[in-house]
Amino acid sequence: MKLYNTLSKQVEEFVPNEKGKVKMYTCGPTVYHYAHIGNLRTYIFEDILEKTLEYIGYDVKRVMNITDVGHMTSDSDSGEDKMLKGALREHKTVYEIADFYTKAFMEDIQKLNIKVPSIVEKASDHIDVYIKMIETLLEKGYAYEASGNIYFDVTKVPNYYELSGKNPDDLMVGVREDVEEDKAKRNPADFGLWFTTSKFENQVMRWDSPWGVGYPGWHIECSGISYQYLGEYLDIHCGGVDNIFPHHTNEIAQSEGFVGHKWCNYWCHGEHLNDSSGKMSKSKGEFLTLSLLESKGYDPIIYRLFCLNSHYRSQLVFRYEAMDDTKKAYQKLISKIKSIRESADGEIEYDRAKEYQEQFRNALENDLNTANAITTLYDVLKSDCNGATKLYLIQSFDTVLSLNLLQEEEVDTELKSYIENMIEKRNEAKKNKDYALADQIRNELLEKNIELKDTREGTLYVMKQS
RNA sequence: GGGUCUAUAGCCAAGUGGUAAGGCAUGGGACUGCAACUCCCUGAUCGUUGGUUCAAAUCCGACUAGGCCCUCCA
Repeated sequence: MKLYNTLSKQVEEFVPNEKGKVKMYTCGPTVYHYAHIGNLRTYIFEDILEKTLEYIGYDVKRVMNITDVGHMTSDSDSGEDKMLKGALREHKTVYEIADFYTKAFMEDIQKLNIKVPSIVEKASDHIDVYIKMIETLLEKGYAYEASGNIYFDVTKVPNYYELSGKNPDDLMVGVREDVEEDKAKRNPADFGLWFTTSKFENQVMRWDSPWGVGYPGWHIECSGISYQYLGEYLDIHCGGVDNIFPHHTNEIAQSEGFVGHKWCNYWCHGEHLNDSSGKMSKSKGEFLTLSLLESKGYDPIIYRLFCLNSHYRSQLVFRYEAMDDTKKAYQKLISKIKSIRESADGEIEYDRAKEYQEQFRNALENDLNTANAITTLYDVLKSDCNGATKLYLIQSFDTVLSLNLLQEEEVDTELKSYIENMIEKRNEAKKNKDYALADQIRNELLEKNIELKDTREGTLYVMKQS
């Protein structure tokens, strides 16, 4: 398995710490608002990564956090908490906001056939872990207290800028003028580990700590949850590219300071989804949600296919025309598969199948080349393998692609017998050359989104997507 | 200002030195009572420009255009 590692900026051969097992951490959502489809692109990428690792035989333990506290609108010591902001906006409590958007997020990822990680944990449930880590960081001299808050001193970590590839002298200063830095900080880049209520009186979620009542910084939560469930050695850490700096940079600083050795070997980042005007982002205001796509007639799976058609490390521009193309391509694909299924025959030819499985696997093992994996799927459909072999391969590929390629339509028996009855009537009419009646029946069914297909094996029907 | 990435047919897109995958669309054909579905056929020398090489879309340089990061963001 080859993976691009942000740490080395190269495609590397993946070697886990423990043979056959992968410990994987993926940054979860901050549940202050709906996820937009760009956010979801990253989760699709992570899902493909996890399923690919499983496909090639690894035992994957994956953890994801839900950020429900401590995520500031600024990474500095000032700024508002995102959860609080969401709560104020909607006149709800932060707990209600967190619950509501956590559920919404879970619904979104289920619609996209993204496997829910085996461990999903809320940031607010692990305060004791953060406190323990911060205490250790203070003892070891990585952290210090200033004006009531606890900060991490970035100068204590020689390779602090390794992941981001930045040079501290070149960082642009004063980009955001509304941010007031805490003058008590030793270095401008130092980040907060624990904030006390001295500055944020209105913070609802707060806990007692050795440094006073307050709440944790954003970065410590991922370090804490990862440590709690995956231990001192992590194989893969994922997230969106925007997390490289400062979030993941800070995680490395904290975690390695805490455990005292190298922590995570592979850092994998998904590129952004852009729209024609540039990056899609919540702070810009208007953004696309999965529900919006659904309301416009695009099944979430079509969005998944759209993402899989390009590489996760390429920026992708969202356009409705592209979605239309994908929708058509998907319908054709499903239609082809259905006709194969109707006429599936023979025994599975395992040695023929093997050649395609290898091609599929090679594509994915090459830094998740999903576009080529999908090409393999088309190659299978076009091949001269028998139906049983094709279905076997499609089923196998779909354990990774998760495009509902073989999903049976749920048609209740009453509707089914009605349709079959109509088909029979139409065939009768056709036999009698009463084409007017035949067309009338066809149109009647079409109005109910039932499309007829005349094939050599007889007349089939498909429930059309709205 | 610093960093970084990208530039392939009408559109999306793969390609990691040996004469350009795949999908959508287009056009033609087979099938059909007509149609849909399905099947077959159909197109690009790879932003511009130098260089390295027997050989480059693939490596190096310059230029042009654009994205992203440096500030909360997937």
